[in-house]
Amino acid sequence: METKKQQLWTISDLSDEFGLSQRAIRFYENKGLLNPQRLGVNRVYNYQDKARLKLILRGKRLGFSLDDIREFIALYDAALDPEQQEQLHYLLKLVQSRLQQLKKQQEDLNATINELGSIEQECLFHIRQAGQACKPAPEEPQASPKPTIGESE
Amino acid sequence: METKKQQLWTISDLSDEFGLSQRAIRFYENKGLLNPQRLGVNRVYNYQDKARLKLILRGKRLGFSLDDIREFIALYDAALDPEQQEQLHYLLKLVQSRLQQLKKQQEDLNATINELGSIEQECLFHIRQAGQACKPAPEEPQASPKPTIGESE
DNA sequence: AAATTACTTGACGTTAACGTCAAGCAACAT
DNA sequence: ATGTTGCTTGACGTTAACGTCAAGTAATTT
Repeated sequence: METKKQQLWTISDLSDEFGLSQRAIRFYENKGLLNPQRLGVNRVYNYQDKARLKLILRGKRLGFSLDDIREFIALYDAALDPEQQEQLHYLLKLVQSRLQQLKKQQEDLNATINELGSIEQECLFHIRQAGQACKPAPEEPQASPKPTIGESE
Repeated sequence: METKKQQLWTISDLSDEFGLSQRAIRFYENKGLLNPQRLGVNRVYNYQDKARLKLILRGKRLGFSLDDIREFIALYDAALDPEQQEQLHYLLKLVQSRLQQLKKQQEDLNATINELGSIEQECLFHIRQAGQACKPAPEEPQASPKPTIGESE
């Protein structure tokens, strides 16, 4: 278990690897989401910094604001910090509140995936039908999907 | 099956019901996401308009931009429109592309939920431990969750 | 008649999340 | 010595998604 991961990266390394601008990375920093070491004046990122950046990008893909993401990071940090465990109940409340929000998001996401999946199936069905228009007798009578989309409660 | 749903709503009805400003609703309209009837100069919303508004809000909860949401709505409409079925392959590409994005989002979401769930369990564990500090011998030796959070690839 | 209420259309302000220069320093190559 | 490259810190510009007046109309209420 001696995986110390001492490797270091420059800002353009991360910029290249994650496909975002250096400006964005610096912006995250003075928003309080990152805090890399300095070598002289230059920023130097270690493994944890990189993990944080991944967290940030994941948060963005989920549609969270940078402020939200900062709270997430704070939660992760607080859970590892024995000092913070005084406000354990407060931390628990925050975590559970976020969890509830995420589960709502999961519902929304599943609904959307199902609906788009239906549309996809409908497309595939009609495309098959059109391609088969020359042959008179279709062998496998494929059931037409019912167009009942977007009317759910 | 005579559920025609002829009911109509005013802008403040929807504003109240969904908890957003009238300004926002009008904004969605001139962004092309809504198109209610007019009674004189006043907007009148029917059941489909309401369903669309729900779609919009769900899209926002998922972190999509209004432009994204407009594309979603267009997909839903195109799937019901026999005219549009000329560009069936194009529609299919769009749908599948969105589906792929949504499934990535699902992964991200599941990962986040799992991690926050771990933090929640850790909180609960330490809270139980603190509350039990008076009793010397704990009956059920609850295994401590390992603090391995936020280091995943 | 006058006031209140509910709606309308602009027009301008605001915040988040960056993009886009501009100017400067440090190291290295020519 | 003089580019060139890679980094830095400002400062200002931009877009999305509204908020916030302002001014006007149309239908009720007093």
